[in-house]
Amino acid sequence: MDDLDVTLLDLFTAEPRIGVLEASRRLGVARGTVQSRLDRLAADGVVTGWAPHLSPEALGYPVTAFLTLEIRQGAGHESVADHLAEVPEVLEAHTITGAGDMWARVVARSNADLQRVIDLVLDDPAIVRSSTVIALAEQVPHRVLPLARASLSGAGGRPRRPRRPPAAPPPTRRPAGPA
Amino acid sequence: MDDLDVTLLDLFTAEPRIGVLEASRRLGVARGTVQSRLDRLAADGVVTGWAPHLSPEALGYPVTAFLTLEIRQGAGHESVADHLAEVPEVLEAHTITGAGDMWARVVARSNADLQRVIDLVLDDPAIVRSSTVIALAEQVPHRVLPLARASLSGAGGRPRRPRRPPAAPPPTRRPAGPA
DNA sequence: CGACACGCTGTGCAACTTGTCCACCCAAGG
DNA sequence: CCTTGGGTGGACAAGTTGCACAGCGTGTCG
Repeated sequence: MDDLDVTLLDLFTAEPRIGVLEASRRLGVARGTVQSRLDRLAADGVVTGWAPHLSPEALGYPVTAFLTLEIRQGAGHESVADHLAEVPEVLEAHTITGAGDMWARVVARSNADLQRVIDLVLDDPAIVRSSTVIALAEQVPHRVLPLARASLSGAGGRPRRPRRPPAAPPPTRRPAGPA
Repeated sequence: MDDLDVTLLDLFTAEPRIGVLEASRRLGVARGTVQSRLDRLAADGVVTGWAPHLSPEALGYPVTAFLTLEIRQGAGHESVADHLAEVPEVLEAHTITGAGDMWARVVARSNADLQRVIDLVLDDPAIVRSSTVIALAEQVPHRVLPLARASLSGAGGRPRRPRRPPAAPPPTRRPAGPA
């Protein structure tokens, strides 16, 4: 990760469909450079995919709510997670700190429909209790890019390749040199 | 939204880089069809973008936490939201039901570093109190696709064009036979 | 019933982009 | 000094896109 990487991510986040060639033109670098950077970002796991972003709202699910689930002592999280995964309205779920708790993001067609979704979610004997909060407005839309920028300047900007090993033992490199 | 749309989204979610032509081949439809479907999905707002997905973990922020913030009565959410937006470690923030509350997803470089992030977030006089839970494991990774499928069968699958009135008259199929 | 509009199909073309390879140059490290 | 790694600029074939065309079947409407 260096400055060029972040600029690249910036550009592709703003205009994902431009393609490698166009990106290289805009950034004033060679096409091969953009290509190799992109490959490396993917290989490093920084870019996890290029899947389309879908809007639950546009799909008819404008209501978002956060559920906190209390899991019965002794019950595995796994089974609850499996149960949650089967409910399409559950967009995301985590285990969290606390007494066997889980957290889930769900969506619904309306406030009334939310009841149906909650009932679906709670239909698991391992769930002891739950609390629901409804999301009213998305004040900060989901984003990661600022973090990428911060990861540079912020914490010293680890070079993409750990190319500065303090004590590199001379590995008798290639006793039989090429040609 | 019909079955083809969902299949299309499915395909592009699994392999985003295949392109329109390859997708049309796999689905056994004409290229123009895929193209127009994709255009419409974007126009309808179902597909909100094709930006790369970034991994906070790979960027060096493996710790995720959820903050619940209590906002001082009378203080606008807006100013708090602006404040949160300036902290790169805040990936997302919503206003939620409850007494002037907000909810934020933050990441940090480590549990120790989380303290720094929390301090950053709480550096706003409008925030009265806060509670933090740390996300331990992502039991259900973020997804929307199952919802798209559910939006079809689940609630009657609103046809893209209201083209199916109950009384379909017998269409006198092909009065003038071919050849 | 007939006319019409719409969407999907299959085809063709020119222009562009991608994937890949090359030689060359430069800076850093041993 | 040599070696290594990364960036540049150029080239190539192959693939893809954007756009246009006509035909056809179905649902809508007069």
